[in-house]
Amino acid sequence: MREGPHTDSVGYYFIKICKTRRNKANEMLVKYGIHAGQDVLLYYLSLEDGQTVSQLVADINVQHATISNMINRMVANNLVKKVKDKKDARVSRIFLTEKGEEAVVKLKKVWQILESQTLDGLSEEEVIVLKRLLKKMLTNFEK
Amino acid sequence: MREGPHTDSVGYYFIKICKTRRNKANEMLVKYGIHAGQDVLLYYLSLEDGQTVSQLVADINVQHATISNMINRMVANNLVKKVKDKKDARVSRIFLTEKGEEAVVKLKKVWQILESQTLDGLSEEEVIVLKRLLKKMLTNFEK
DNA sequence: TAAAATTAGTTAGTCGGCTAACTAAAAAAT
DNA sequence: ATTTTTTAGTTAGCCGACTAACTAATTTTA
Repeated sequence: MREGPHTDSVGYYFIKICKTRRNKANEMLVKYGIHAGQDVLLYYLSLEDGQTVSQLVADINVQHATISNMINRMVANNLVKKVKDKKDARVSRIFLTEKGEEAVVKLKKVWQILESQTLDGLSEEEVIVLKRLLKKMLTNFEK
Repeated sequence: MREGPHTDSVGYYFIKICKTRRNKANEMLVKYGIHAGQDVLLYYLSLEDGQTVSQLVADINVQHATISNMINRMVANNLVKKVKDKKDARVSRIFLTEKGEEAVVKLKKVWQILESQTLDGLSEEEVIVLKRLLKKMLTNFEK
């Protein structure tokens, strides 16, 4: 990596850490037939099964189109199934399959591994400070 | 956004902040005919013009294929030009066009805006601490 | 010097993410 | 009750990023 004026910006660190984290996550998740990004969807289904596409969009904060395509791929990979709602013909409800439920167990472990790897060598106080600052940054962006 | 056990993990904050930041960057950059991701390439060319694809790969830390395709799109958009190296026929060298140079000026401003927006409300000490922790996290991942 | 190994880039195919334009169904308004 | 508006999802097309398989050129090495 070339050094430069920007390599000490917070934005730079964030992009770098996120990309590295994502690649590491992907590496571990692919073994279980999941791709990075799908893990979050599976996780939210594990909190409440049978959510609609719109609910998942609200959970995950991506576009309808993204979720729609992702679900189709996950249906093809037998991670979830899609069932038409009987009361409202516009609505589809997404359910975890058995394979999907197994994947949830795996991905939680992957998340734990990543989290502890990320925070390795940081004291409890530092983690608290870090989270406070991250929360602050997030609210900065959202307003 | 649904609350859940993971919504206080550092990984969660990172993903969220990165995505939001990227979307904001994109929003601003698109006006100048650049897409998020291309900014970094342009920036590195501004540090040293005429770099090879491999050098850019090392700078930016993505795959050859990613850069190769990105460059083709940027050539089509007249942001850079690609010139065969005369000494080594395998090598292509990438140069900023005039439009590319103008884009560099713009993207630096965008980066500044994002950085100050990100760090709004954080004290100088907090920024120092934050950077230290981020640096630590990055080295954690790289080992 | 000729064969083998390395290096530089490209192409094909996949996935997550986005916007924009669209269909279909339900709800609201007239 | 019919028209209008809103809501739910999908499709097409774009971009960044990845892997894997490939071509072509340069080095190494035998």
